[in-house]
Amino acid sequence: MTSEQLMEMYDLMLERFGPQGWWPGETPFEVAVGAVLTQNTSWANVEKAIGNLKAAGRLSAEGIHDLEREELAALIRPAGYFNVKAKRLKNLVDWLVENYGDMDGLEGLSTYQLREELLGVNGVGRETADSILLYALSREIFVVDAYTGRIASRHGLIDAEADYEQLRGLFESNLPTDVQLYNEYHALLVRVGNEFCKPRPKCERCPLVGLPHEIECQY
DNA sequence: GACCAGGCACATC
DNA sequence: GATGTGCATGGT
Repeated sequence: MTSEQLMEMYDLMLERFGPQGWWPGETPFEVAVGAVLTQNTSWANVEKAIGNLKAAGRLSAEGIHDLEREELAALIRPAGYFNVKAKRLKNLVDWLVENYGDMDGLEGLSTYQLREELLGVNGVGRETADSILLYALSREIFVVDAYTGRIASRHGLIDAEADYEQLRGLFESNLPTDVQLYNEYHALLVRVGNEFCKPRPKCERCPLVGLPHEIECQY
């Protein structure tokens, strides 16, 4: 049953909003950088930070590896939390450069091993690791975020207390294993969440008749 | 001014 | 294992 509900939800979102064209980034490395910078931060702010890195000619593994943490922090300032994110970004890039050279060097690793290694980097949690796996490396991992849990629980698909891995399991075990489906599904959840499924319930006037949000929302 | 945004680590119980 | 807190800019 859940499989049908998840696919119905997907079809409705796709019909209403169309393909979201994720991830907004030109290279796997840019996607990985964006994954760190967008932690608890709107994408508009991240774009400014990435623009700064590009303008400074630093949007590459070596480019960031060679930067001092303070210089990096100044460049990514618009993304917020710039001191912690400078550390986290350097942790990720240092791990990458010192062990694999560049994103290409990750090809040979299994998805499981890659996930474990990414989670071993201080500052890379589950969502960041999974975003890199799916959107930068095209691995079959469903990305979970705050919207995923909020939408899924408000629509009765899962308990409100479900943790990250339970949510990932809900989608991965009830959907066909398909990178492009995972890609579009998560992007659509973010789109719907951004516009309609806020932490505080303001759902009474949700204008989207026909979306899952309206079908099952329990607020 | 309040609230929110595509989290995460760390301290503490 | 669960809960609370700091981190910061920018849009609505």
